[in-house]
This record gives sequence, structure tokens and C-alpha cells, in this order.
Amino acid sequence: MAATIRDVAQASGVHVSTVSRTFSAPHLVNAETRNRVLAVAEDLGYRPNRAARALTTGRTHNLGLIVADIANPFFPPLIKAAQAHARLRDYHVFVADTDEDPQVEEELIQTLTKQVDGVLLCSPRLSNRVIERLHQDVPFVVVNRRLKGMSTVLMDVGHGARLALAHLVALGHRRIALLSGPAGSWTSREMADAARAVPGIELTVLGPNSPTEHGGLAAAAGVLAAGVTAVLAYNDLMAIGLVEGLAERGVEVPGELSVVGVDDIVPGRLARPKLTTVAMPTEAAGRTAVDLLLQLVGAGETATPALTTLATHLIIRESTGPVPP
Amino acid sequence: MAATIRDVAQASGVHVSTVSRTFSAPHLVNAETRNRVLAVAEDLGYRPNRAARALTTGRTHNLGLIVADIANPFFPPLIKAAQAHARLRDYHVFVADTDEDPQVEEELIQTLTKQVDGVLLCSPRLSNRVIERLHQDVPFVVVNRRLKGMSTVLMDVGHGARLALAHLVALGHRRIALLSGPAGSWTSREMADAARAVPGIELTVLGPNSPTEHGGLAAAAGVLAAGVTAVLAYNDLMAIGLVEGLAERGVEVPGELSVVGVDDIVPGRLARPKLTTVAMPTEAAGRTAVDLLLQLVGAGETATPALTTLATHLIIRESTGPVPP
DNA sequence: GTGAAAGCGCTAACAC
DNA sequence: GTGTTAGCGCTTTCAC
Repeated sequence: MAATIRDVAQASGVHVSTVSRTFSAPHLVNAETRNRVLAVAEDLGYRPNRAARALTTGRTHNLGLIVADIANPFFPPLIKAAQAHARLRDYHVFVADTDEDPQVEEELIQTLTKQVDGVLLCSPRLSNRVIERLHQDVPFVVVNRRLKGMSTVLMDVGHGARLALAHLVALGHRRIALLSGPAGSWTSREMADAARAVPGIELTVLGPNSPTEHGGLAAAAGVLAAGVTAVLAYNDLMAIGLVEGLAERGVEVPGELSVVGVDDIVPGRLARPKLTTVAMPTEAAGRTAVDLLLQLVGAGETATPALTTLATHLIIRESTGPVPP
Repeated sequence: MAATIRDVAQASGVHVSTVSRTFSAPHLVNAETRNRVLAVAEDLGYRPNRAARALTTGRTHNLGLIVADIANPFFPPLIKAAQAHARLRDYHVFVADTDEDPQVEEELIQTLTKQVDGVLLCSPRLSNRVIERLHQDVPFVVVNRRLKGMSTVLMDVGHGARLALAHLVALGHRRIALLSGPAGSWTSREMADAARAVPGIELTVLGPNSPTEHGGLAAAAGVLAAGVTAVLAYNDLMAIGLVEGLAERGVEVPGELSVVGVDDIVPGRLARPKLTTVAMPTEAAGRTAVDLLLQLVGAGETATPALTTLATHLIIRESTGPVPP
């Protein structure tokens, strides 16, 4: 059985409140007493119970981080950056995976709510209504989704899509397909809006698709049927799957069809042809999100939501080339 | 402000204990009363506070999962399998990343201890001594590390190494290098032990190396200096980095040198040449670990540690070939 | 079937 | 500088 504050109090001949102070407000206790308490605590292997502490203070010093799919290489750099950044500020980050399921997402948020001081919501799939309701119970920072009244970190994927399309147009492409992502994805809608506004191209929007390798693989037939010469995919995973699907059908990339992804994940750099992609500032997003969240947590009721938009850029590699004759 | 049990009690004209029972032992309360309480709770948006509940019951219904590096594609499938498996049993899994830092690992375990019912330790880097000490405060299941007195899930990487080596020997290789992993890795030691026992080969052990793409890249020079014709790397990431490093030096794989990885991660399948590798049963490991942990949690003090060893197998792809003449 | 009361481990006034 | 006391949100005897 782990030692409690009472055991330490008893063993060191002081009262529990003194032990409590020794840990949460050391300067308020006599150096001599403090040392004795500390020694006894060490001896008994006592560690303050954070959950119990949270019950009275209302502060857990934990943050929750919810992602749709840990297996998507897009998220780990964001997670790691957030964790490292939070740790410097004496906060711990607990990650949970929703498996792209809104129901699970809601359940996880509910569970986390009382065990953390704030939640980082990455690319949520939940409806605005539900998010707003859940928001009443715990501070949120939302990444890659625009929600009024909530602190938000956006990656400027609209700009990224324009860069990608400009690159394709410069290579001579006119008939271009956009492989959209999951329903409910802000990023996907943002890309589509940006793409539709680009003049001089004939855009076909295909989707929604699963934001995975398999989603891209499954989309290959539709892409060929659409009669386009270039494709902008919702993300790199989908782009990689598409390239595979095309290869299976004997279609060469970039010889016969150009493909651009979004995210700049590691596998995109490893695949052949190396993937041309819109790079997303995932690490900066993780750090910024933690900053905004801690700001909210510190401010309490008076918190003012903030919006940060992070820049994206295009990385040209091998999966794009001139339009075939 | 979130509603508490007291708000619900007041609003539905019953006492808190009845509300409590409605949620934790519904069969003990009159159907009519129960429905009224449920309706009021729903109305007020009441959710039982799990942290407070845990304080009295000693059960949080949360599990902690500690990994060295979320960004290593080896872990996500294990994490996802564990989460899915746990959810079916009404448990939530919180993931934390140690960044390969034993100090951080210890800190995270300390923090998690009181907020979860048990911890899944994947490929821990901590010393046995420290793990044993921490184990006194919370049930552990350890994955890929052998610790007496603790429930353990092992992947039979020794057997995998033998399969890989046999494959290389069959291709004519005799001078083979083993790129070992991080210090403190059970997997790495296990591979080395198995490899050293294989007769008829001349083994060079190189390392320790960082279990990342960069680690493999950095090892390329040493591999060439060793004058071997084939390499077995600690994991796929390292193997991929090695292939890159060799390519930079104009050495072709598998033409001039054969490379085998371990793990069977997605990027290994995407890279060119496609990586020959020892497949690890990561998903089964995640599920098994949760089972063992829940068994421990349910048993309380009387828990008996169990050991499960999971089989590995070899996947031959393109990064291995006959020894050059 | 429901109420009353004690208590989980801790903090935070308030006394002294 | 330290002790006393109440209470965070909940469960769990024990009465009734």
C-alpha cells in the first residue's frame, strides 16, 4: 500500500497540513521541520496523490491530447512537440486515439475532462454542436478546425493547395482532381474552397475518402475514370496509396499522372517516386497549441480565445512532372 | 460549472446516495426513481467524476501506456490494438512518450501511477532496479523486456534473428554485421545472443545505435569498414537509414550488400528496395498486454505474474540477395 | 428501496 | 510556523 500524507504526518510527528505545505508551499514551513518531513516522506516512498490534490485545487497539471489516428505519421511529431513543450511547463500530456470515430471521440473527451486541465483537439471529427457542448466542461484548443469562441491553431492548407495547384499549372496541367478527405474535416473543406477559386483549371472533386493508404488505393479507379492528368490528395498517406493503386493498373507517376500530397510525413520521402507535398508545420502547431491551452487554463473564466495561423510550403520532389503530350 | 451528484440529487428530490446508486448499481434502485434521476442527470449534463470515484473505489478504469517513441511506426499498431481491446472492457488507455529518456520515463510512471489502475511498459529503458521499485505502487505489464516477478509479453525476436540469418546464409552470406539497438534494450541483447549462437557465420556486432533512421544513416560508414556482405539491423527504421547511407556512398542494396530489418513497419514496405524484415506481432502484443494487465488489476494483491511469448516470422522482400561474387 | 454519515487523500482558510 | 477544520465529488456501510 502506498503511503499517504497521514502516514508521513504521523511518522514525523507533525500534522497533515504541515506535510501538505511541505510539498505545495515549502517556503511556509520551517526549514528544520521541512527537512524532517522530507526525510520521512522519502523513507516511506510517499508521493502526493495528484488525483486527490486535483479534487481540492481543481488543477491536475495534466493535459489531454486527442487525435483521430496515432498511426497516421502526421500526428506523432505534433504529439512529441506538445509533450516536450508541456513538460517544460510542468504539465503532462495524455494522448488518446479516437480511431476516426466521432462517438469514441466524444466518449474520450468526457473521460478526460475531469482528469485534465485542458484538452488539445486535433482535427476533430465531431460536429460543432457537440464540441461546443463539451467545451462547457473543460478548456479546449482546437487544431485544424475553425470554431468560434475557441482558441484555435490552423495550418494554412488553403495557401498550400494554391501553391500545389500553381506548381501543377506551371507544368502544363489543366484537368486536375482533388481527392477530398473525411466528412467533417475542416482541412478538406479548406482545400476544396481554395482549389475551386483557382482560375484556369478544370477541377474534379472526388470523395470523401478515408485519409489512409487504403483510401488512396481505393480512389485510383475513380481518378482514372475522371480523365485528369494530375491529382492533389487530401494527405500523403492517401497520395501514397493512390500511387500504388495506379501502379497496379500500369499507370506511371509522374510520367502519365502527377500526384501531390499534403503533410510531409516521413514515408512520403521514403516512397518511390518521392512524393511532392505540401509541408505542414506540425511541431510548431503542437507547441503553439500547448501555449494557447496553458494560457486558457491560467486565465480561468476570463479566458479570451486566440487564433494562430501557421504557414505551409510546397516541397517539390519526384511525383510531379510535365503533363503528358 | 459542471453538475455534481448533489445538483442531481437536489433537482430530482432524492439523496446523493440514490443518485450514486443509479449510476454504479442501477439494479438497487426502483425503476421509477432511476428513470427520474437519469432524466434530470441528462438534463443537467451530469457525468460522474471519475477521479472522485477513483478516490473511494480505488479503481480509475484507466490504463497507462508508456512508449519510448510514438514517432516510431512500430508502436502505433500496438497502441491502437491495446486501446481498442481495453475499450471493449470499459477501460481507457492514456499514452505517454518518454522520448527514449529513462528520467522522463520514471517521471511519467510516477505521475500516471495514481491516475490509472495499471501501466503497460513497452520496451522500457529504465534499469531493473528502478522498474522493480516503481512496481510496488502500481501493477505493470512489461512488453519486450524480461523482468522476474512481473507479467510480461515477449516477441520472439531471437527466433526472428535466426530466421533472418538462415535466409542470409542460404543466399551465400558468411560475413554478417549486426547493428545493435539502444543500451538497455532487451530486444537488442536477445538478437545478439541468438546471432552469436548461429554456427558458420562471422558476426560483427556494431553499436549501440539510435533506433532511428538517423541511427542507421550514421552506421553506414562502420558497416562498410567492417567488410561484411550482409547486415541485420535492430529495427526497420535503422535498416532504412542504413540503405540511404549506403546509397549516398554509392553502395547498392541488395546488389552489393544485403539488409534485413526488424518490425515490419509500413515505411519498410514503401521504401525502395522494399525491406526484407522480421515481422513483429505488435497488435497481438497490445491485446495480450491489456489482458494480462486487467487480470492483474482484477486479482489485486493475489496476482500471479504471467509470461506470454509471441511468434515472429520473416518477410522476404527486395533488400536481400545473393552474396556478390 | 432510500436516507444518513463516514471517509478516500489532499488543500485551504482560519486560528493560535 | 503549525494545528484545526471543513470540504472537493463520490461510494459505501448501516439504518430505517
